[in-house]
Amino acid sequence: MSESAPRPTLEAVAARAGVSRATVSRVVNGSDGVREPLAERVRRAVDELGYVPNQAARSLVTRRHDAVAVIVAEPETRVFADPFFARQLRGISKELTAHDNQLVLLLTEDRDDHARVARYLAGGHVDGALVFSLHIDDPLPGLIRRAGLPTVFGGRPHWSGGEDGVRYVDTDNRGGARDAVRHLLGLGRRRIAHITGALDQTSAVDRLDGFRDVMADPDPALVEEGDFTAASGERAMRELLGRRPDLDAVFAGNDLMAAGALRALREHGRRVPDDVAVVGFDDMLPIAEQTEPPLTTVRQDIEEMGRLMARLLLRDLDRSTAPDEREGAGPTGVVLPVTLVRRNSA
Amino acid sequence: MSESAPRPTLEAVAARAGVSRATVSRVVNGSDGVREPLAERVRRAVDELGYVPNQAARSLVTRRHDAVAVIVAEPETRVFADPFFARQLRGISKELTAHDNQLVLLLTEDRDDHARVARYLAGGHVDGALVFSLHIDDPLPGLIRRAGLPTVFGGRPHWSGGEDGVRYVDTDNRGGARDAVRHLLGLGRRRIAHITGALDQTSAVDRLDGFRDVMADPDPALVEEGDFTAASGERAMRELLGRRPDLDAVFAGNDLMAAGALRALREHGRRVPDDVAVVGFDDMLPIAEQTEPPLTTVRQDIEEMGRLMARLLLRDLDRSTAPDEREGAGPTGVVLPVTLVRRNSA
DNA sequence: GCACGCTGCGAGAGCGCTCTCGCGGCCGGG
DNA sequence: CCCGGCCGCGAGAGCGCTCTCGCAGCGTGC
Repeated sequence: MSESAPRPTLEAVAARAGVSRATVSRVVNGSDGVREPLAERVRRAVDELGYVPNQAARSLVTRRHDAVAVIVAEPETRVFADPFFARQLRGISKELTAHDNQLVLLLTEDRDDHARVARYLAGGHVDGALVFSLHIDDPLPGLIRRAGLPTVFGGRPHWSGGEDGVRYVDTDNRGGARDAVRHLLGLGRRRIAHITGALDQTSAVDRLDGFRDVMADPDPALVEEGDFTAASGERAMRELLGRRPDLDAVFAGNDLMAAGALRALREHGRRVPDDVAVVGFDDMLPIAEQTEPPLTTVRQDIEEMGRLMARLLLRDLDRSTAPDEREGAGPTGVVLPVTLVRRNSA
Repeated sequence: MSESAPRPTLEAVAARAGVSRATVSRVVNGSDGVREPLAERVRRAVDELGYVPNQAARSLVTRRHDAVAVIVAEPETRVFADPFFARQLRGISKELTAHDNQLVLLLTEDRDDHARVARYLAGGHVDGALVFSLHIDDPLPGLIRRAGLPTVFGGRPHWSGGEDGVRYVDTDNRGGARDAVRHLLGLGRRRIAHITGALDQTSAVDRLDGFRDVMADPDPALVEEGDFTAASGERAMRELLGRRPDLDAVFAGNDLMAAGALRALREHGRRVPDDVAVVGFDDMLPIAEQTEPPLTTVRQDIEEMGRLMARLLLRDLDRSTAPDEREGAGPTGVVLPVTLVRRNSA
């Protein structure tokens, strides 16, 4: 291992190019005010020496870090059981690197971690935060807001009603649910059941609302709460079949629960989609394709969601540097469209 | 949004406690040489002011960042299609935060990204790197080694044969494959086929080797190459059934391919496990549980793998700070055990 | 031809921290 | 009782960068 040569400093580059530190800095940071022959000499010196700016030194004076934290509240085993997390991260990563920002990942597990995260954010290591926190009683959002960092949430937070301009990106859960149910109606189904997700998450609530929008006053016996897991879907389906053996369709709050429902239906000798049509939500691959039959489901562009979150945040960060165009501008919540994907289950 | 009060500096704390900066620094960093009454006064001042050290300033002088990069070579859609990635990250994250290190995530997509990553690592933002790069022609590992940063690889790299002491953590792919095949033999199966993963990845090669260890000179017609996707598993299974309709078992290189194989078997009217027993690899949830029938498979503790990678790296980082116990010590490659999980497919 | 402005560059301070060095006070030994 | 050693603390330099300021040097207008 080559004894790491001491990295060249601005000073060194300046000496080599025969100019002052200030001039090198100007060239490196692309600000104008350096005439061409000189600028070229500096550029040559830079890559002859393999100069790379020391970010720590730079941050020290600019108070910028070109880094944002991605905070995932992890009791959400949901986040970890499915591939969404990775896709979302990829979208975020793409957008961030396109703007030369780094991604610092913070996974929180329990209360201790919250203190740690709060400390970290207060420590001023990052310029902003992207936060995934789905449960209603999560203290994290509060902590983060207190840190005063620009923040964008993934998924509509519970208190988003207020006029306090909290930024978030969400998928059109309600609209997607409506599409799903309308599709079932279009197939001639009339006794349509719904298996909800965990109702302490806005996505589950919104999907239920969408279901109600279309079904207008549905039989309560046709709605059963699950928690987004396959096991809960199976259980809920059995429940529903017990209460309303005549049901002819079911809209599950996500694909995992739809897969569970499929098993319960099979167990009860119902054919899908002939006897009972099934629609899921998420288009979670490879699950949605691997079920028997493959799931008709509502697809959301999860990567785009990540990208958008990052974009929103970066815009805020820019603004806080730029003149004094503070606050106000721009949407506080963005809702992404969904599309119904038809396979064989409905 | 409260106009962020200028964060208190060491200086401020020193003033409040009526001591010098140096003393505060000593207390904050837990070095001894400060007597009790004074130390206590400093501690009080610290949390009265809510002082948090400025990491940039600290890094500037210590040349430490308490941050490590996690680099994921992403043409690996495999990494993104399955939940491993998240689990691994979680393991890494746990270990890192336990040692007060941050996790900087770098996802690379194409050649451009490589340059970016190389620049980033050279820029000295992180103290070390954890690298996931599975394909044989990936230029990333070379770039990273050139940056001279302590590095640990996830999965055995291709060139690990050399004595150059490259550190890695891998699962016991070969041993796991042997277990799987022996299990099938134990069930009385004799015409056992194998669907391999993409053979430019060491995990696939090692699993194939394990298969061969037990089968000693298997009929080449009983081995078919896949690429770790469900579609490839399905295709390979059809191929195998065409060549050897009498086969009575199949060991798939991962669960996704096993799921594909299951579909092909069903399509050909074979009952599982009665006619053909199937074993997968990974215990990838929820897939492995959701197939029909649920998969018997080889489980690896993926989170532990992440944790171990981080631990290995941190050890190296410590050493490079500590006296001059350089190089040499400690294992270069660690292989984690696997366990066979019996469900209904074999 | 002189004053004035503007533009290109250098000098220097300072960001918040760590760490070496040196000094004063206290103790023990002669 | 005096001196040497050690321990606890403060002074100050310096990490590598950015950015303000001021000073030349040039061009322009009267």
